[in-house]
Amino acid sequence: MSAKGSETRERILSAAEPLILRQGFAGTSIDDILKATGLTKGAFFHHFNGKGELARALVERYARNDYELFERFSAEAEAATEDPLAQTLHFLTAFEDFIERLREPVAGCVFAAYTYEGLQFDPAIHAFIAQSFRRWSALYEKRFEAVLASYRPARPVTARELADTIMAIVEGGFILSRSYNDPIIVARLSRQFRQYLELLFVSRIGRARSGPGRSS
Amino acid sequence: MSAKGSETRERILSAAEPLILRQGFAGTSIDDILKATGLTKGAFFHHFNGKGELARALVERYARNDYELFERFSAEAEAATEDPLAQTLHFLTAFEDFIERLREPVAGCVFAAYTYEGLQFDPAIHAFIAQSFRRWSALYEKRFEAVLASYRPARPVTARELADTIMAIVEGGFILSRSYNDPIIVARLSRQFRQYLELLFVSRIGRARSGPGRSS
DNA sequence: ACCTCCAAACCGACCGGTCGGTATGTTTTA
DNA sequence: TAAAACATACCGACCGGTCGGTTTGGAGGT
Repeated sequence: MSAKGSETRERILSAAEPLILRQGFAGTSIDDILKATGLTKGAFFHHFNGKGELARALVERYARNDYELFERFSAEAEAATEDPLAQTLHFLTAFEDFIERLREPVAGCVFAAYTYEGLQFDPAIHAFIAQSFRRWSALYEKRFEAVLASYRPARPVTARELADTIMAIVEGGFILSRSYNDPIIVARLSRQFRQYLELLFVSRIGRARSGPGRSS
Repeated sequence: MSAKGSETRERILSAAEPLILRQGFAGTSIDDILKATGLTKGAFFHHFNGKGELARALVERYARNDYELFERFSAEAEAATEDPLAQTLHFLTAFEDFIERLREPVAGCVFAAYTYEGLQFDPAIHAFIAQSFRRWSALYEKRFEAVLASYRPARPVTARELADTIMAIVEGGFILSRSYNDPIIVARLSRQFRQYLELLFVSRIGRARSGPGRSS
């Protein structure tokens, strides 16, 4: 595939994502996507075997981009402090800043869109999404495990539960954001989760080094 | 409309809801729904002007049922205790029990499904959904306002923020539930929110009467 | 530097099937 | 017996996908 070829492929994908996020996958025809790119059927079926492969490519692209974003916030947090709790709080504020800076009218998660359209996709795609969710969740979980190793929670809680909670808050936040047409509600919800963490982890275990910096 | 007529209408609706929750609205054809009921086109278009009206009827039905459920849990909570915080915690545990007792393989929220299919619906439907979300949220909000009137939160928080948070947790929980095929994850997430409330509201304002009963 | 040539990239007309919707007829119920 | 309730055949539009053809771009030969 030449440079121009893969550029066209990317053009199709980046035109398809917002359309599907707004109209659903079944509600978005191939012609809709092509109209948005100025291309035609020939180009589409040269780069994709069919609509199903487009679905697969889209979800993989989304997973890749999201993972990179996660790693960026993670690196930023690790550069800022050594304390695992402070790192996690820093991570969340970085995420909140990102959401607030987004000027897109409505955000959304491709995984969630697919999850609610269900059966019409290849089971392999659903497996990939579930795996992506778990992988994403595992990144959070790792953070919370580090926190739990240094702090005694005020209530019994597992790293897994905390990871699932922030994931649900973000996914549910997108739904509310879309329905309310409120672009920054996800950031406000993340702030609630941060408060939960702050209330949960107030006492350190063993020899203290440096507590977490108070976040705004 | 006769008794049999409205029964048929209801049969169509209750057959359509799970299908749409599994395949999406655009991904579910009228024939799919009719095949599930044993009826034919004639019956469908006798009771609905078109697919759009089915969408409207479905979302209204869902809103009605959800509201009733909410009121049921609410009455149960108010019968159990007078303390606003204890009532709210009781409400949440009742909701958790409900989720855990559900034996449906996949749960889901019609509002969320519509929200991710977006543009293909009448704007009036989206307005109705947003209004339903807000009305639902207002019920939570009223509870939290009562709590805030009796308890001083450990961190600054508004009733609105708490209402949005539990709504997001439930909506996001459904997405995770579907993707993971885990029917009770929503209950576990609700429990996290309960813990947040317990940590947030530890000190009463003014003369104490009776603290909230510790929930399991 | 220029031509050759071929594969990748892309076009656009077309096909079969499906979907939402209609028209008309038949049965059931009050 | 009339209206409500439902069945059935059918239509036009659209959608995913195919196919033969044209353009483009770059590697290789001279």
